[in-house]
Amino acid sequence: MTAPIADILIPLALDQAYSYAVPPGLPLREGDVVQVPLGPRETVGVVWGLRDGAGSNLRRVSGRIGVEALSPALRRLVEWIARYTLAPKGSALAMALRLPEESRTETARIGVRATGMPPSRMTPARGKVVAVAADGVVRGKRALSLEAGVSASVVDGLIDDGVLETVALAPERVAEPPDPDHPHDALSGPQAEAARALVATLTAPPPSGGTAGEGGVTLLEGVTGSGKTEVYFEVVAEALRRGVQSLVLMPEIALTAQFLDRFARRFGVRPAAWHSGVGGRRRERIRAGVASGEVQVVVGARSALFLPFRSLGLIVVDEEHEGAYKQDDGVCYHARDMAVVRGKLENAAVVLASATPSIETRVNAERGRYRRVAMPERFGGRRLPEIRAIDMRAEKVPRGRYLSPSLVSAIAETNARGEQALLFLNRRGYAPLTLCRACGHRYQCPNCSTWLVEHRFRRALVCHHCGHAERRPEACTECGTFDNLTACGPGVERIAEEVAATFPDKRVIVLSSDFPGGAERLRAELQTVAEGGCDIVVGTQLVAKGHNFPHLTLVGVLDADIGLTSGDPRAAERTFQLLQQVTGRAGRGEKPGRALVQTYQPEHPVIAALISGDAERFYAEETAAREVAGLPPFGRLAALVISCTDREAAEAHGRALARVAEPPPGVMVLGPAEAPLALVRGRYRFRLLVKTEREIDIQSYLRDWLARGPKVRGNLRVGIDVDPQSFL
DNA sequence: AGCACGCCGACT
DNA sequence: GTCGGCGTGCTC
Repeated sequence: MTAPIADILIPLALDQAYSYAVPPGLPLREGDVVQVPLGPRETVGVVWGLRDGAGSNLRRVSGRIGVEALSPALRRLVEWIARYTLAPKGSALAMALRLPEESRTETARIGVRATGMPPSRMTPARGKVVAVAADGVVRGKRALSLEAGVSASVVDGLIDDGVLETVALAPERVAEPPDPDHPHDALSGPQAEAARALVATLTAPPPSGGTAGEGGVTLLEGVTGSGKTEVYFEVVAEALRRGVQSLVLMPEIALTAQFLDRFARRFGVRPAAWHSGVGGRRRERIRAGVASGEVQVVVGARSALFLPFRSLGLIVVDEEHEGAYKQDDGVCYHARDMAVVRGKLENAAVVLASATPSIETRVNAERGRYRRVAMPERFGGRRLPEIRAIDMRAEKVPRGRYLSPSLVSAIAETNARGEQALLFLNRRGYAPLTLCRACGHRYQCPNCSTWLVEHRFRRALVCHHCGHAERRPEACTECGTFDNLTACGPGVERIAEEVAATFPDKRVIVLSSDFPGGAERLRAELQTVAEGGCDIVVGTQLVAKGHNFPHLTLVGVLDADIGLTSGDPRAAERTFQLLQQVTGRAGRGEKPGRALVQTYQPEHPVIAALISGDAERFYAEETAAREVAGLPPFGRLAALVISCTDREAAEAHGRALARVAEPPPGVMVLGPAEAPLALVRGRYRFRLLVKTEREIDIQSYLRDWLARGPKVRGNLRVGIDVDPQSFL
């Protein structure tokens, strides 16, 4: 006698589905969310497979849970991600299953309505309620009492009296349906043209008949200020008309009230927003709404990628190049790439939008894997800022100072016109390195392979990797010499000090992610800058993205050379993108802007390309330079992320992998020979670069390597981060 | 993720 | 002599 057996995948760090017996009378289908016994407790799991077999000694599935089944496409996405990231399948599943902890049972909301009966006794408070309710409209109890200006007990009294009757209310809508034809500003010619090209890729057929597009991925490359957002809103509008769902992915920090309002101006209502701040009940509502199809547009951070869409027709990845799309703990994945994969699995069109597309995406476009739609001009006839280099070799800057005379006079001119200047330096704190003048001792993090950064305001030395902080000592901890430590190099705090000394009567604001007072104060401060409430901003890369500063007309880059010499093969690309973004902040308001870039190597390809504005040339040169350096062209670089709770085991593994004895044919470990260690969330972690000559399956190689490798203590975990290449 | 099992420091 | 620290391993 054979009985049905269900293979259940459980959202834990397990790579295999467990087998359970299906009790008679419980109809199960693949994808169903069920409860199963696991050890001493009950857990949720998902039916991953069903088969017949003799399951006499198996434990039984306890029952189904009132959550929509996972669609085949979503299940395939889970499988795909687990394989691609080397994560256990269960961990990948966990991302798609984030069930709300509490209140799965929705309490029905209750509304009240006038019955037409007069109250047995009239009071002033009752009079107000009756007057409001006279129109016969159903209102929530609380809404009615608020509107009438009385307490809720008056309403309760009237219900008891029979003046009002209660009615069950439909559950509150998570998001009102967006109106694709809500009145809005007309698109410019170039915008309309770009929108048409993107709409043509939608796979859902137009309601009026006609041909559907073939989907796939399109890069929407538009310079800062070209109006990309309105363009992809238009595609979302068309998806709405065609009755398919849209997902707009954004980096978490860009997902602001400002953006949601902008959406509301286009569509009449705010979209359903999905990010880490959306909790409990609302989260579950959105999930359910997405699964039922009631929620048609979700704007969300990377985890929105795992929502159980019913009919997903469009995925937009805004700011495609953003590093925030990388998830770095647990399952390591790049949301942009997984969006491409999900788009393929769902047969949905994917739009990658950016002013500064990543190299991977550019190369994919050049090789014809992605389509490309370009918007090279700013919207409304505005000009891109003029960018000039300041050759620091020719400037006279005193020791310990960092502002060149040219930059200082530009700031003064800008402020004199009542406009703002932004000084950009991508270094938090006061000084990136502290050393003892007597013995030369350099202060280093005890956990990570990094220097400790001085934070003068906090009087501390801080590791920017793991957060380790110690008091800045008075005497050298090595040789004991008193008061002889010296701060080497600038951070934003130090620049602010210099700015305050140079412009004593100007209002200066320092903006960095460690802003004292936390995210709330930071937000307020960004608002102050946007409203023109300060003259000079000193900021880290935080100011390069998101917020719009209309009064800003001068951007000064203090040290454009930072990052050009790091060992990371992607350093040049990253620097170029960052500088392009930050200089692009200038002149986005009424007045034209300019940018001055302090550098010691104005002829460096990154700087030269920035000044000339010739991004195409830069990417061509960068591709060539990588080849000269023996690096693979794009798409064949991977970073291995190895982490371990045990420090010694982590170091041993790092060393072993760094000079891996026998990599398979076609694979090379690029080093470094000593993998730099960092402490992240209690785990020691290092990253190693690997290249392949051919498109070999790095993932299976690593699985093998780990299986053959030594057993280690301390819960070793591996992740991988590969340039997107062959998954289309 | 839980939860048990197991092997070393301070307590009624 | 035990209580309990959390490191390690297992859950169909």
